Amino acid sequence: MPAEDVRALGARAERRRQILDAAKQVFAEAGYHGASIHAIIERAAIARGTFYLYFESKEAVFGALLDEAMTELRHRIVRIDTGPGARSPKDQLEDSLSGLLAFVVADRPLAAVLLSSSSTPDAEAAARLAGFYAEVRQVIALSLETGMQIGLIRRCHPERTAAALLGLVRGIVEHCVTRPVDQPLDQPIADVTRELIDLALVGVLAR
Amino acid sequence: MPAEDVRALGARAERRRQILDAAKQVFAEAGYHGASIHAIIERAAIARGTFYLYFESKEAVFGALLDEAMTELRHRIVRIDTGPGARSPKDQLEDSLSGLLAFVVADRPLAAVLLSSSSTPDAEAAARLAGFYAEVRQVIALSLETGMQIGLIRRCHPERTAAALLGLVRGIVEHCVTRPVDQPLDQPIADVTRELIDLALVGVLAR
Amino acid sequence: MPAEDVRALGARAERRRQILDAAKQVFAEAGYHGASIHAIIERAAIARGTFYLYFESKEAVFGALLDEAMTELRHRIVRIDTGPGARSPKDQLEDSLSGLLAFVVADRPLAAVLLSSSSTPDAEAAARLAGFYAEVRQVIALSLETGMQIGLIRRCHPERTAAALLGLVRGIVEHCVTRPVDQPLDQPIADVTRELIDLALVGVLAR
Amino acid sequence: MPAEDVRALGARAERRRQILDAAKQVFAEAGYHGASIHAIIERAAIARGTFYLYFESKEAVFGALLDEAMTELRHRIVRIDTGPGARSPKDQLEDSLSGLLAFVVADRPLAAVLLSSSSTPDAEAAARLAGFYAEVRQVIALSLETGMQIGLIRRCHPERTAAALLGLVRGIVEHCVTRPVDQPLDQPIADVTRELIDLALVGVLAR
DNA sequence: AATGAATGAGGGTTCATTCAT
DNA sequence: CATGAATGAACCCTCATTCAT
Repeated sequence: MPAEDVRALGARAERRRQILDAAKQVFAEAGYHGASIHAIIERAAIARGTFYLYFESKEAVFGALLDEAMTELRHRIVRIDTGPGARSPKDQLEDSLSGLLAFVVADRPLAAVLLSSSSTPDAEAAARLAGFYAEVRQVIALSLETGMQIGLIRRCHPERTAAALLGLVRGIVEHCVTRPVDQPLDQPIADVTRELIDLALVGVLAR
Repeated sequence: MPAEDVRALGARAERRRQILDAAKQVFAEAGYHGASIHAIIERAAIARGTFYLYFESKEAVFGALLDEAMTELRHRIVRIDTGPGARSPKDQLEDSLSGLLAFVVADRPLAAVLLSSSSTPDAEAAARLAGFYAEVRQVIALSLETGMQIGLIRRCHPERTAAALLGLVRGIVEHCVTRPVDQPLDQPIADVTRELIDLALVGVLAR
Repeated sequence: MPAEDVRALGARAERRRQILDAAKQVFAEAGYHGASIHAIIERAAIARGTFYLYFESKEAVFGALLDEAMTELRHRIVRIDTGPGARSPKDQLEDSLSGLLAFVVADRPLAAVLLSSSSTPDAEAAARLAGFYAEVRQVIALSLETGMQIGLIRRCHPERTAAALLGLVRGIVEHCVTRPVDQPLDQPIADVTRELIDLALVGVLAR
Repeated sequence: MPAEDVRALGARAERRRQILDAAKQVFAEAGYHGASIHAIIERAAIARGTFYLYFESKEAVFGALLDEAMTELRHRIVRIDTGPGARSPKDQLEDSLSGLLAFVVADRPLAAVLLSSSSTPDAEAAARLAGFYAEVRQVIALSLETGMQIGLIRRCHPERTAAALLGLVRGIVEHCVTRPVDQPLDQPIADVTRELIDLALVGVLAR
């Protein structure tokens, strides 16, 4: 009875989702340590035991949340195509980054979790998040090196510059996300992205 | 007996220092939640009760640490003098930022504490740190606006750009600070600063 | 439809058996408290709810297991026939005990469960096991009294001696049962029985 | 100030004693698994945290209890001196065993804990108790071998016989200890010991 | 001022049992 | 009958804080 299986699987997946969503909100509000299982199950409106039917531990939910987010983000990080006939690198970058920002900013709790990097949750989760950011920095650094080779990018310390650019993006995300709920972004995310890219590319100096 | 008072006060201040230093290290190593009073008093080589003679609570030490750091940082944030006869804004910025970076990077524990922003410690401390960063952003935003008025800075959303630039600096600091102890920075902090400023000012594009 | 009833009953009894066997192994391996319903249903390859269709509770299975074992043991405890023309009491004892030991030692899980007496499972089961041992002691004590009356047995405190003799048997059983699986008994159980009886009857002194 | 140290040590030791005593009673009544920290601290009339100031874990108290008992018991297990001019082995054995029995029987909770052997508490504690009994069996087995060599003891399987004799003693202890509180032993422990030894030495047969 | 033993609320986790399907 | 997801009481343990000395 495949129908039944599908339904059963669906039910399980649904519950899992429900818990993940509750956990994401709680982690976003209280941080990893501040988040209590009590708060999570309360928000998910389930019993204590039910939680452990779906996740091995508090750390496990956090990890699952991270994995999910990281998978989504990875899909949205597209390497720039510098081959002949490709669109301008800037345009490509703009598209890629725009989608990424839109995704992150649209999910405030997720953004909060992702920005909580240095909060040092229990070892493994921290390592996972750190690893993700290292990966991102790597991609950026590589792109910078490529850009330098083809004369597109100024000479710079690729890793340090990557760290700086990542920080820059995080700064923007934080700015977009940490504003009162009633005061939405005054500009479409595409504009924010364009500005962000301009800033990164040409700096703040006039002309 | 003023002499005695002074001595007593001195002794008291010394003890306080001793605890603050121990706490800074522990917070840096373990994060706010991971830091235990036990670890702090052990490193400070004092008794449990003594701790509470000098600080009301764990949150209070964290707050004190933050205040101290923020005071130091405020002193090093100098508004750019755009008056006639002043040195070039870039040079001024470079000096100011260079000192600031040197100060932060030299005190890893302090940097770790400052970067732990979103780790959401107990409400009040988080708010204080957030407030500090808001203040810094404010300074940057104001500078940007001034720069825009005098045509030095391109047109941009001042607050958002300030957020981005602050993130950029944090990214650099994080990069400088989170490297293995045995692998020191490969360049003097002044060079790092220059690069950082170049990046912020003229972006990554060649030419 | 009696046929159906019988079949149903048979099926039910079979399921019950299946659960009992699984439970016996788990109790033997992990002790009463260490045994989890999860382990039992896993070994029995049934669903959680099914377990409770056959047994009221964890304690109930344990009780059933005990009852079963005790019934078996009772059948093998034969009162010595001291009537005229009966075989020698020693020979009778040897036969009876030999069968009993063989039965217990052959079923390690059962032995483990029986020896777990003082593990104090939930009140009632403990009481039941204690009751069984009391019953056995009673039989032994009675035999001793009879033996004393007919001059076969030395004067002694019958109950205490019975307790001692029971302990002796348990010591042997434990010894036979708690050896590595790969190292089987080096002697047939009949020999062990004979030695045990010799020991009980004539003690350890030479001659 | 040694006096202070001594006093402090004394206070600490006293508390430890208090907890150990409470734990012993609880373990005796409820078994290892049935014993809850709650029950222990309730009986000791201390707070939860205090318990963990003196013992690392539930298993640790159990271990301490066992170690204490085993140390006491080891002191009372005296190897028989078979040298020339020594008292009769039987008399020596009687003295040794008498002291041992008196000690164990006088401390019912302790006896209960010691007899809970097979209750399989968490691995390590179980192993420790098992190890102790193995040690005792070893001593008995060795004595038997010695006795066999000097012709005092009948030919027998030393280890199995040791297991049987240990069981015998445990049977007696259990009998002495598991009687209603209001019905004390009807005979002095010395008499019980003598009978036990007689039984072990010459068996139950008349003559 | 300094101590450190004592406290107990609160944390994460387990597991025997129930019940809607 | 059979299922297994859901339950929640109970467990062991930690740690910020207090207070008698």
